Amino acid sequence: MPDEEKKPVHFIKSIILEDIANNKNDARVHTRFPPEPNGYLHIGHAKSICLNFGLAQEFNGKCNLRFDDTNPSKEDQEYVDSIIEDVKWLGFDWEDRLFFASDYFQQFYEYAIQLIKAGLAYVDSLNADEIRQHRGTLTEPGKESPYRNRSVEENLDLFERMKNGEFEEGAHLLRAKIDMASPNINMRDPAMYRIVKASHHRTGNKWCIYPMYDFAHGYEDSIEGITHSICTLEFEDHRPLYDWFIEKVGAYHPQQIEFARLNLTYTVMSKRKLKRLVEEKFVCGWDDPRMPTIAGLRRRGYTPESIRNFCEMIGVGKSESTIDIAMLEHCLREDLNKRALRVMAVLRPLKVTITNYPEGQVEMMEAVNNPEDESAGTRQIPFSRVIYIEQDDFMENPPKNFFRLSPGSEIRLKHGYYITCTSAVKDSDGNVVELLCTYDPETRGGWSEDGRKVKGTSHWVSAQHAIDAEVRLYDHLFTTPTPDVAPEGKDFTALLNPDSLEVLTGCKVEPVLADLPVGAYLQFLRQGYFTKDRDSVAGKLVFNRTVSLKDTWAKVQNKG
RNA sequence: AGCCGAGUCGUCUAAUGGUAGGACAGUGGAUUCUGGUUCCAUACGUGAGGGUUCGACUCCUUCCUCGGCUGCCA
Repeated sequence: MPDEEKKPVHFIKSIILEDIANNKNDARVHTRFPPEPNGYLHIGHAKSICLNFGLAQEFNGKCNLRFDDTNPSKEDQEYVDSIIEDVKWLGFDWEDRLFFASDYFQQFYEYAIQLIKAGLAYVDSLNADEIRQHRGTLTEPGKESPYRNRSVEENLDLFERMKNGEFEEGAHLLRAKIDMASPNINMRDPAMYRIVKASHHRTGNKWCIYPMYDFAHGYEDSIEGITHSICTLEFEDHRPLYDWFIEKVGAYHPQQIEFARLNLTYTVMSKRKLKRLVEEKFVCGWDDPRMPTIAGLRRRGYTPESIRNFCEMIGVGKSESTIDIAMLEHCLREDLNKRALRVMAVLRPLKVTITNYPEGQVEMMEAVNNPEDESAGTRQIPFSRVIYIEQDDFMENPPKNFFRLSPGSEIRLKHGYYITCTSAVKDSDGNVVELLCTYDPETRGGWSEDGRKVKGTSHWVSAQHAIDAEVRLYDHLFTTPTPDVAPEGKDFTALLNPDSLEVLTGCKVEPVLADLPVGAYLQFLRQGYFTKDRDSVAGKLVFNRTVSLKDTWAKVQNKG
């Protein structure tokens, strides 16, 4: 495919290319996406998903979906279900390779026995506090546990009894016997198994001991025949351990490769923080359209293609970076521009009466569904004597570069007629509540034979045909591009944008919107991309603003 | 402080000893029945010093800055 050639060669791809050239692993490429089911997936995970599944696709390999479910106290089936839905929605397929680390618990147990027998693991009976004190610090070596040299027999016996549930949580711990003086703290006799008496979402109460990430993860990869185990930078310090556990049991050895996780401006990406936003009701749930979760982006109206393109565009590297969210929004608009149905919706209605238009007359006007896609066809829109236009589209005393309606000026109603404002009707407070206009019958369809130019074009909705709707305008969740750096003594929630959601009611939309499905990709002409929210009911439609259109007029005004 | 890692336009990312390029954001303009799209133009960068070389983003060296690591989380 010529498309393929344009894809950038990042450092992970170079490694794979070289491995293939050397016929390493028989030139196989097998990756995996290994989420822990303890939260919803976010756009950062999307980067990893696109990387892992994308690499497999590109090199004719495979990619597994594997749940790293080694900690029953934090994990839940709800998360498993949401993760499966999200990866699928993003457009990736793991075929029959849906795996769970918990399926390998027996194998892990046997590896642990093997390490004990080889004198490479021991049961420690220090408590958590004592272990911390023995660990040393970043600059000082640790001290060996007094239990470090228990006999193999004693270790075997104790470990067996740990497994059988004879001890309370925290009473004992199986540790690897490596080096308490290692400059890499991860190598100072790391924990392999801890006692946890919680019910696991898949294995129930079968196990009382659960393996730690460092001990289990390499084996998970090894068992599945993974060739390239791709993870984020913070595991770099753990790679010696990853290698150690695999080598000491003589198992097949995948290669761990670390890359920089995604950070985005104006949002947070840590699961812990996202969870807090949900649990403390700063947002309406994991799929709140302001959340950077896949579920939130989906509900917001993002397309999977736009997210995939974004992940391709940002590249893969090893340096910590924060991507401007404008780049994500660019990918979004680029995709939506090609596919969104153009419709007219008046968010802040201003009544317009066309005084010379016959009372009671209704004309059907033809509207293009998508100027970027001829195959999208056209539809009919009702036009009548009383319509609504946007309040912003009228100014009584306009500045010189205002192209829209003002007393005496003429504009085009998109797909309608040219109209000229003759007067503005005001209420007792002086607010403009209605416009009186005349139309030119010779401009039907929004075009004049005489070549006369009008600068402005407004969208509109026929008053008697309009449907009421609620429109939710979303903005960045945080007021600062870097909400991860909270001001002194303050929590990141202090940085939340109080205007991240503005709810507009009494909006007037085209009749066609009643029949469209939830999730439809729309452009409200001249305003932005929107999608129908699942909160819509027959009498009240609800739309989410996915992203606004670029607005050079707003820019001009702001410079004002 | 110890270990590991990373420093290229405002933000991402290419160039691996031979013209520092692309994207987003910015600016100016053209086109347009969306102040959208599209098109054209334009400004902006190799953390610092020293060394090797005809030639250094690239190699060597000293320094500086930033990030990660002291869970029985992943």
